[in-house]
This record gives sequence, C-alpha cells and structure tokens, in this order.
Amino acid sequence: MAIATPKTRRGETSRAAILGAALDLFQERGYEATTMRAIADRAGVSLGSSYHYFPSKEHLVLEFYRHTHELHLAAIAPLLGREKDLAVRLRGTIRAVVVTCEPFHAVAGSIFSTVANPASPLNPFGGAAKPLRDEVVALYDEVVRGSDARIASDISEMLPLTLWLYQMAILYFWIFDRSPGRLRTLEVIDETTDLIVKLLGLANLPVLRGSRKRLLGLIKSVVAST
Amino acid sequence: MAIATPKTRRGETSRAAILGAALDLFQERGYEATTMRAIADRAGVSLGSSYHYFPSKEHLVLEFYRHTHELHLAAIAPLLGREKDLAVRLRGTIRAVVVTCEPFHAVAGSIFSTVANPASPLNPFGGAAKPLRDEVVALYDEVVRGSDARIASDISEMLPLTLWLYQMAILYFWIFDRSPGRLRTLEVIDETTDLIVKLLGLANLPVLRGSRKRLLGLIKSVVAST
DNA sequence: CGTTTAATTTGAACATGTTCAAGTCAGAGC
DNA sequence: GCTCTGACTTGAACATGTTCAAATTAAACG
Repeated sequence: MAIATPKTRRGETSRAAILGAALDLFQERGYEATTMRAIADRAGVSLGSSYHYFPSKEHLVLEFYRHTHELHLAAIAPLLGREKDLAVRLRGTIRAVVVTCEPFHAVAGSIFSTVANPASPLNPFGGAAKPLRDEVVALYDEVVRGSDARIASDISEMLPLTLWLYQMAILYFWIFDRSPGRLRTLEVIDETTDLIVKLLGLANLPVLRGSRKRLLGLIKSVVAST
Repeated sequence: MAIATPKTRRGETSRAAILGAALDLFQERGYEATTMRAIADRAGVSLGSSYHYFPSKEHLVLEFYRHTHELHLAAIAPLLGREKDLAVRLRGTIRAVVVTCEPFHAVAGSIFSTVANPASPLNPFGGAAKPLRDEVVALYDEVVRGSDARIASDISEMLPLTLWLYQMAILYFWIFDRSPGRLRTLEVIDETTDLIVKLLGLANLPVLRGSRKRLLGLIKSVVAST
C-alpha cells in the first residue's frame, strides 16, 4: 500500500528495472496480458518487490501515461515554437497525440477502461492522476495562448480544459478505429479542429451571446465539482 | 463460453435464481465486491453452474442494465403519453434516468468502467450490448417524435443517437456527484436540456448553416464506424 | 419401466492481483 | 571494523474469475 521512494542505489535500480519491464511488456502484450509475475521476472526481482514501489498494477499504467506524455511534448515542441495559427496548432497537437500513441493502439482499450473507472486512483477527474492531467491542460493552455487568435476571456478561461476533454474523446474514437493507418481518426481530427476554431469565431455573434454565456457557466460549474 | 438457454424447468429455475442473486448482491455490495461464489451461494447452486448460463460476471451486469432500463421505461411512460413539449419530455426522461438509477449510485462507478472497456462484450459501441443500446436510442427517438417540435430531417436523423450519448455523459457526471439528493446532477440536467432545445432552434440560422451541415456529417460518419 | 441422450450440476484446478511476516542487506554511527 | 537501523527482498499464502472433465439428473422413446 505504501508508495515507497527508493532511498538507496539498489532501490533505484530495482524501481527502474520494474518500471522498464512493465513499459516493455505493456507494449508487447497489452495491459491485461501482462502479469505482475512476468514484470517481476523480466525486471529480475521477486513478485513482492514490485509492490514495494508500485501499490498496484494500475499505478504502473500511470507511469506509462507519463511516458507517452513526454513523447507527445517532445513531438509538438517544434510546431508550437513556430506556428501561430490556432487551427494548425490544435490540429498538429491532436494529431501528434494519436501518432505518439499509435504503438500502443492494441493496448489502449484496456488501459482506457481502467482509467475511466471513477474508483480507480488513475481516474483523471481527481486522484493520483490529477498532476498529470494538469500538465496536459497546461499544454492546451499553451496551444491557445501561443496562437494569434483573439479569444474572449470568458471562453479562453475554460478552453484548455475543454480541449483536454476533446482530446479524450478523440482518443476514445481512435481506440475503436480499425482503419489502415488510423486514417479515419486523422480525418475526424482535421474536421473537428477546423470546426472548433470556426465555432470559436462564431461565438461572438449576438444571437449566440445568451447560449454562450450559459454554456460557459455550465462548464465552469461542472468542472468546479472535481 | 457457451450461452446456454435453459431447456428444462429445472434449468429455468437455476438461471432465474442466479440472476436474482446477482442483481441483489450487485445492489447490496457493488459489482467488484460481489464474488461469483457469493452469487452461486445465494442462488443455491454451485460455482460452476453460474458459468453455464452466463459466460462471465460481466454478462450478469448486462442483465442488470436491462433491469434498470425496464424500470426507466415504466417511469416515463405517463409523461411521454401526455406531454408534447420537447424540452419537458427530454428533461423528464433524463431526470427519470438518474432517479431510476439512484439506488445503484454506489455501484455505478465500477459498472460504468466495465462497460467503457472497448474489449468488453458489454461495450455499447457494438457488442453483446448493442440490442439494449438500440432500445435506448429508440426511446429517444420517441421522445423527439412524440413532441410538437419541428426539427429538420437532417438533424432529427442523428438526434436520438446524440441524445443517447448525452444521457451517457449525464450518467458519468452523476456517478461523481456527491451532493445531497444528487441535486447538482438535476441542476445540470435542467440547464443542459434547456440549452439543447434552444440550440436546436438556433440551428436554422443562416450563419450556422455551414457548421450545422459539417457537424451532422461528422456525427454520421463517426456513427457509421460502429 | 428401462434405456439412451442431452441438459445440468459439481467441485477441483488454474491463473493472477495482492498481502504480509520473515529474512537479507546496505550504510550510518561509533 | 562492528553494530544497528531501516530499507529492501522474498516467496508462500490468499481471494477470486474462469475452465473443465466427470458425475448426476431430466426427459424422450420404445
């Protein structure tokens, strides 16, 4: 149960070996097909040792997430540094998500469901995964802020979190996508990012003022409860 | 693995006992805390017998769903028979969902995650759960069709399925809702149903024509892949 | 009623996530 | 270098979902 941080060099080695073995095996065989015994075996430690550093198999997935998040950040850094158009930034960012996750496509389904479980410590709506979620939301904040789009403050306040939700939805679609090269997901991304930016532009129309205000208030109140 | 239909009177008794025990225990203790051994015990059969009628523990949940769906249908029948206003019909229907599910609130989390798993036979996007999903979509079709709202055919074509998705989202919010009497969920329902109906009215605005067409095309293409 | 066939039931056996008490080891303090 | 403390490791044990071959029972048939 206790989340032990390694205090000695030997401990660090063990923890790293366990994590490395887990990441490899999740990728090779998927989450469910990877047994804790297999992880311990490959890491060269005993079964019990894994539980000294990771309270559960699910917690190993959290590290898996962090890993892909790092890859994602590295993949889009050049784009975010150079491009100013919001649609292009957003499209590139979301495309990079699915491209980065592509090697884990077969695994993603079981992982997603683990994460969707509100009882799981990995649930992104407040749990052990919150720090990582905040990082992703911060990324979308940068996607928006770094663009030359002028967005009203009431919208831009809620936009990063909404885009994070949007990313989750795309990932869920991607999980089901069996098309070659996952082309359908890429099409949906192109279409939706474009649509989102268009709608952001339309949000200033007087007729939509009322609905916009209510929608934002709704999102804010929903988020407040997490 | 084989889904056996009872062929004898004794078989029917056993199947009913197992299902009844499972529904009771899921409600009493939740999904995960209910063991197959406990179900078999309460049903008065052996462990192996349960697997003769239900291929897995998850399949028992499917019956649980069907059960709540029947309750829901019964609860809203009077409203749908009398009321013509779309906003009222929709609000009443969704309210009835959460009210019907209220006794299972503590259980709902673990069940939801089981269902969200794309690898699960219970996943509503095409699997053993598809017939039930179709029934729910048909219900929303009736909610819309039975109202006096005039909705363009391109929208009404996709609306029932979209409302089903909306119901899923509300349920996910409800799962997290810790407010007394689940009042927050009811507030969100009131606000969202109202907003949905308003937006349906705005969809005819010329400025929104383009986005509307694209959005509907998108939904249709996404749904086509299930 | 006796026989035969198929449905039903059984419980042992297996795989796997998790726990835990006991053992082993590294390093700090002297 | 010795000792002691706490970090680390271990593997047996447990709980539980699932499988399966064998046993038992119901029903159909003559």
